[in-house]
Amino acid sequence: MAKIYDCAEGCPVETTLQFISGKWKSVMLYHLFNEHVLRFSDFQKKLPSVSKRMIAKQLAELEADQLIEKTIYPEVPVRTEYRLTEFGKTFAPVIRAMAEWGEGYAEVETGSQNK
Amino acid sequence: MAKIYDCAEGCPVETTLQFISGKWKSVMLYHLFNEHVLRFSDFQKKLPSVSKRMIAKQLAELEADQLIEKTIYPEVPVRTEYRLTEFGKTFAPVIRAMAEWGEGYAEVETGSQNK
DNA sequence: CAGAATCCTCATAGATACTG
DNA sequence: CAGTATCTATGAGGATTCTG
Repeated sequence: MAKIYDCAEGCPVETTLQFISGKWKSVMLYHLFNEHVLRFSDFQKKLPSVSKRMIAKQLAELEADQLIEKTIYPEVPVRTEYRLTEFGKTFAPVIRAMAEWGEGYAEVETGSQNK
Repeated sequence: MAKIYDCAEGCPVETTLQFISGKWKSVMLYHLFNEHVLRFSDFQKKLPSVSKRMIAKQLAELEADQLIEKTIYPEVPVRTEYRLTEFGKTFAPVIRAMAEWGEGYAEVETGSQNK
């Protein structure tokens, strides 16, 4: 896999980051935890500010790392579906914690200075 | 703050990432959750593969985002201490979830192919 | 529709040297 | 000790084009 982090002296957080540190990976995983099945075009809609190229790259990495799997339906035009693998589902607590923090922040910051 | 993510349609995960997505931020936070107080040189020891410049930058961002605060002791030579703010501590569940995932992975992968 | 391939640009991160 | 300044290179990532 990617191997960005050195895991100096066994920092467990670095191990986790090896899998989800891609700029958009955790966001994509989050959407997959919510919707269960997403097509390539769905990701484009969910992440309008992200280029096609980036989405494809992140999906490919997630697939290579076995967090997600894709199914190709050889129709015309082609249709593909992405879903979490069992391994990918083990990240649920991590993504949930991130989502919950964000929800809490949104509550507090309602209509405030940020952004 | 940084404002890397667009938060297209209120994805809470993106909100969280605004704060901890820096390449080494979550690792640094993890160490601070463990040790409570760290000096600049401590971070260098914890992250031997990361350049001084990077550590300084990430610390500065975390400080700007109010996740950590630094105390300068104007001795000779100077000494500084970093610790989590109350706001920074609210990330505990996120960092903990990441750490726990990494610990679980290490158990399963003991002496295996990875790395 | 779902990508891969190409090109090009700007930001990130390393190395090194300097400072209070 | 704890940084900042500068200089450079690597590569991330956008725009565009092409294909099954």
